[in-house]
Order: sequence, then C-alpha cells, then structure tokens
Amino acid sequence: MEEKARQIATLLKVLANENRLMIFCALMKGPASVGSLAQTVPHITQSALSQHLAVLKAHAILDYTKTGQYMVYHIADHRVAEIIHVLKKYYCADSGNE
Amino acid sequence: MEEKARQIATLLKVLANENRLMIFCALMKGPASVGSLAQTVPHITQSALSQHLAVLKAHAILDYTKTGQYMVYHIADHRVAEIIHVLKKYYCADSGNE
DNA sequence: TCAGTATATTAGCAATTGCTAATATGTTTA
DNA sequence: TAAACATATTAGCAATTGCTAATATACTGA
Repeated sequence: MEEKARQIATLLKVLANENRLMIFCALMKGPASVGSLAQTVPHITQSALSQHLAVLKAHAILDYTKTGQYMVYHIADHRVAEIIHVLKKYYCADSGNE
Repeated sequence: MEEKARQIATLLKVLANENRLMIFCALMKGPASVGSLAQTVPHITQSALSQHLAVLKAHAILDYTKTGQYMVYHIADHRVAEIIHVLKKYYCADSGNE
C-alpha cells in the first residue's frame, strides 16, 4: 500500500501543475506540435513549455512523433486522460470549454 | 480555462503526497481519530500527521468532530473520494487491499 | 552553405514543500 | 490539582519545483 501510494503521488505531482494540466487538456482534443501548444497555453515561454513536455514524456504520459522539424505530441497514457476527465466533470462548470 | 486549471492544480498538489494519500485512503474506510491514523499510516510522526491533516482540512477535503480529547476526522469532499477511487482502479492491482 | 525556424537543454535562482524537534494547548483521570 | 495523554503549532532546515535567460541542436529552404 505504501508503494502504491508513492506511485500515485508521483503521478499526481506531475499533474499538479497548472501549465502541465493545460498542455494535457489541449492534447485531449488531439495531437499537436509544440508551436501550436505554445499558442494554446497562455503566457508560456518556449523553454518552459519544452521542459513541461519533457516531464510528461519522461513519465510516459505523453509521447511524440517527429515529422520534419516539428515534434507532434500526443497522449500516451489514457488512464490519465480518464482521470482528467473526472476532474473536469467535478471541478469545471459543465458548460462548454471554459 | 486558466483559472480552472489553477484550481485543479491546487487540489492535485494537496493530493500529490504519499502520506496524505494514505491518510485519505484510510478515511475512505470510515472516520478515524488521529491516534488510529498514526497507527495506520506507516512511519509517520505525530507532528507530520497533524500537519497533513491541517492541510487537508484547510482545503475542505477533510473535516473533524471533536469528541473529548479525540479528534475524529472524516472525508468532507466526496468528489475527492471519487477521484481517488478512479486512481486506485487504474494504478492499484485490483486484488484486495495492497 | 547560410539564414531562419522549431525545439531541446542547461545553469542558476526564488519560491514552495515536507520533515524534525521543540513547545503549546486542551482533556482526562487519579 | 498534578500527571498523563491527545493533538496542534511553530521554527528552521534540506530538498524539490518552476521559472528565465542563455545556448545548443536539428531541420528547411534559398
């Protein structure tokens, strides 16, 4: 039980960041390049975005395919998508995309 | 959307701690005094436990009733219980209470 | 091959977290 | 009322996090 708690806490630590949440939510609508994510996530620098993507990738939550000079990221762990879905259900007023 | 992300990130930060997760999971089986939680959560000091309970209470995730010299904590936000339930479903081998 | 674009990486810093040790507060019982 | 118990609070520290600024790497088209 201790080990499971540690594992889940590790996952939650990765998700417990405003910018990473917005990145992940953006990708729930479909794969996207870093550049397009930069326009979706408000007020984020190129460096910060790249670092967040690296963290999510390191935890196998995201993955990417490289096409030309673009890195197209997509969701790799659909359990996380389900968890975010539940969170949105409970904590976002269920009226569209605010 | 930014505001909602901030709000959810704040919640996840509270949950993203091994000891707080174990405290919360223990309380999913029913209310418990601080002393009994101290025996359930492995290797936790009295002070650390009390501080974790204060954090969970401050975020209205837990609440307590004081009976005599005992503080009996219980879950106050059942949305969180549902989220933990989903996490357990996905990340704990579904074979009992490990 | 050079300039421009897209992305990653690194160093370093300020803020936050989680702990321990010590102490305080409130309750019970003898 | 004193001692013991149950819990909270505080200070202070080490570790972690998230950022910016700078730089590096890799691809593209002229």
